[in-house]
Amino acid sequence: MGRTTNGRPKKDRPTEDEEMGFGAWGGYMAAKRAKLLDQFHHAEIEKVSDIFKSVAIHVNGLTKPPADTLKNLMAAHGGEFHMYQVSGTTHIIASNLPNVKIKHLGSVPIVKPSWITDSIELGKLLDYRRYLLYTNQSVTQPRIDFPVIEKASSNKPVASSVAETNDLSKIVEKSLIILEKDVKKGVFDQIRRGPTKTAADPKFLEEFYNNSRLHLISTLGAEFKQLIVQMREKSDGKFPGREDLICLKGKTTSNVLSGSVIMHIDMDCFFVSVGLRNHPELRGKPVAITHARNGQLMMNNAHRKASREQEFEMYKDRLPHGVISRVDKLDVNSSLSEIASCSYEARKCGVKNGMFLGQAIKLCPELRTLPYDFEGYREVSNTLYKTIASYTLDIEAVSCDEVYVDVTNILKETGLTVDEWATHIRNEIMNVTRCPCSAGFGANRLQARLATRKAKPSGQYHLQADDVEMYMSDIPLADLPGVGYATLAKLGNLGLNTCGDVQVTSLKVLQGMDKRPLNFHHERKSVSAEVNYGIRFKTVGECYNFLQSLSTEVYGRLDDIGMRARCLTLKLSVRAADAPVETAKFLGCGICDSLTKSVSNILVNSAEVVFREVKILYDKLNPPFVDLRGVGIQLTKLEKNAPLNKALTKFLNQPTKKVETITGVSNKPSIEASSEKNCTENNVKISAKTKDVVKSKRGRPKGIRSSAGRVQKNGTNMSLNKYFGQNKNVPRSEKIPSQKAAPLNEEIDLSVLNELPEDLRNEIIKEYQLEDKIQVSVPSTSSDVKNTEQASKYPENLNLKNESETNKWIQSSERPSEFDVNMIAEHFKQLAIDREIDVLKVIFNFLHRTFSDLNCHWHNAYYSMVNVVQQGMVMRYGGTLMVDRKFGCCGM
DNA sequence: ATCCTCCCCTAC
DNA sequence: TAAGGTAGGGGAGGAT
Repeated sequence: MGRTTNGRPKKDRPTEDEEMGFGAWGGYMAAKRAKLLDQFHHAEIEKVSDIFKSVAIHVNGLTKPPADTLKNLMAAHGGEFHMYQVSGTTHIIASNLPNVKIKHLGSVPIVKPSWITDSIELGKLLDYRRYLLYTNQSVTQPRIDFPVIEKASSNKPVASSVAETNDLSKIVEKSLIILEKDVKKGVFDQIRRGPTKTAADPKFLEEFYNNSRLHLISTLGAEFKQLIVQMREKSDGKFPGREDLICLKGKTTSNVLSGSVIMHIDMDCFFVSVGLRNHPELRGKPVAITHARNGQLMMNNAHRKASREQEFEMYKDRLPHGVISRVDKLDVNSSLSEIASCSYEARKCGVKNGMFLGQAIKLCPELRTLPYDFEGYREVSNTLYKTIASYTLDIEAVSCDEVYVDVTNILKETGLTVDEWATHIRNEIMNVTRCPCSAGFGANRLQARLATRKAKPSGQYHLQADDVEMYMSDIPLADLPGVGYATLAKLGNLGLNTCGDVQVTSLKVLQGMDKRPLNFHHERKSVSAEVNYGIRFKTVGECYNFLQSLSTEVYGRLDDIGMRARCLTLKLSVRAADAPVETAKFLGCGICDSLTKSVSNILVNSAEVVFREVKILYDKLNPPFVDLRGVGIQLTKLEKNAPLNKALTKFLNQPTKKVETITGVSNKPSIEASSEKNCTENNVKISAKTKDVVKSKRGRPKGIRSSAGRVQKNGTNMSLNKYFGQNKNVPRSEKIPSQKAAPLNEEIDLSVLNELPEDLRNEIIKEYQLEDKIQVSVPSTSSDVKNTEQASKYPENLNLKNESETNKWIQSSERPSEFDVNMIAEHFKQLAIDREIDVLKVIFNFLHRTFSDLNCHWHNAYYSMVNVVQQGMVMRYGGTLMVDRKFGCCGM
């Protein structure tokens, strides 16, 4: 990926300000075609023209000629080839695109490949509109759909592509027909839609994420953390790189290591290094990666100027004391495009990552800018991780360009010294990525990290145990992880600047005694999506639409990692009262106040739930939507999704009963639960407020269902866990025995159903189509002697009730006695102790479905039974099962 | 004491 | 013009 097959850099970006002197190639054109054919089979693709100077294509799906050929053609004729569709992509090339794909492509024109070949044939750029691949572009709700890397197709001789169409009159004729059709359908309108998008535009999220460096950094980091976990899971314990190294070096006497050696690898000014791969002429020069090309703009609008100045002033006021403002050296015409990464030459002038381009240009007038290369960052990161993983999987992924590696075993096995190893791995990384990196070594991650600081750029350093204290004392506090600008300002105000200054006070951290081992197993604790750019709503409708898109986005991410959430937080950024309406930065968020509101004890297991809760929270916060500048949704209290099981899923996804969440129950079934009355039992307020007449699907008595059992607390629900005081100090993730439950894709043991009364069992089996799941174990209850006396020997007899006995209880028109309630409750409790979690859900659902009807004589008894079953679950799992308002029950 | 909610801060 | 995301740690302060 990222290179042509002949090893040449994948791009020659002929953008306006790069002055590559393409004009010199201008006159070659068609005469070079014969030569061109050969080029694809040889080492170098020579540029023969710049027909496609301002064109950047992305090939979607199979084309004729194939993507690979088109890529080479673009390289040869001065165009760009994008593996992904990005904002800079000017045309999508496709031969045959089903409608379902079209809707994801946005307003970029979709053009046939013959446009490329014909243009080359004729030696000039033809009007692409004649080559539009026409389709009815349906207007559908957008979703984030990151393009997938296309697999490079086989190397096909280019002859076929050039020969594809060469009859000019035919081309023109055909094109005119297409053109006419396109005009009729108003396709041009779509193509020409303005490039600027605010969050009111349904395509906004996709475009924003495709161009956001911070989003990329974040998602890449998370991806690599997950990748390490996966690789460790399926590892065969073999490391080809390490083995090669042993062969290479030969068995030497293993060096004696005292304790472990941690390596920290950090790519040098990552984005710049990736960019420089295709711009060797800029090596050694001050370079920065930004969206903007120019540091100074022409700001003609007086009002806008005034707004800018006002915001700059406010910005300075809001910073903590002692912090130098980022807008300090800016004038009203300065670009506020942020520098994602800058070269060491630029840093010498004082340019820093995150600085606005306007300010950077003032510090360093010769600063050259390069555009982002998001595919390149992915590619290099992948290669970096792949390279290290060939030696060890004791890797803690920090981010796309930074890793900690426990190299103790590598050094032991290979007998290499730290320095030899460092040289080897750095050379290899340089060779495969063409990007330099630095490596630091130490006894723990802090030491390794601080050693890297000395190693940079493009070097290596081993911080020896004896030198640690000396070394640390000179380290500026700013270099310590966790010390940012706010902390630094506070420390600075106290006159503390280096570790030496504070070594007396906080010996442990500052002497580098970081005892934490590397964390190879990363477990997510939250999932969020946040946008603080481009948020401008003119109507509430636009706002709600965006909240919905964001809900879908964030739920998609949750679903992707196979989790669900119990807590949701909505974060809104609202224009500060005295901040100008027009932000200094184009579509930026300006100076904002932040509002947060969260809800707990919900089950987030669909995008609809997210949006529903988001709406509720939004309405509670009720901000003026025109002043909204940022929106974020965060999901926390994550749990693993229950293992997929078709039968069980179906069972649990039963049609919604209008029963509100039951998250708390009384210890005693003494509530005379009228549907309107609120009762207090054991200091827990139990409300029965929602009522809804439900027609029982199973032919059970129709009745009013209530929300009795919900524990009210400040308007939110309190969980059973809290009520019962369980779950103390035990991480939630440790309590979920999801692996112990039914294994993935295997049928669950539903034999518990056999223990239910026959009529109910049959109904459940029928309703949930469990016929083929249940026949396995039929209990021999039929021959059981009905023995009421034995049954009455509670609690000795906790064994299965025989059917007719259970039937009698349920069908009895009389109020069940406390004795009976206790009996059946203990019965289920024992099941709870004996069974796996997914079976418990079935039990719970059964109880709920059967007994929660208000006019069921067992209604009150139900709560008692649920309570006892809960106790069983606590005994078995240390947690309880929640009953959700949508599903019967939903896990621990 | 310990939890929860609403922040703030930091890292990449 | 410009693409100011995201995960995790932790603290203040109120509720229990």
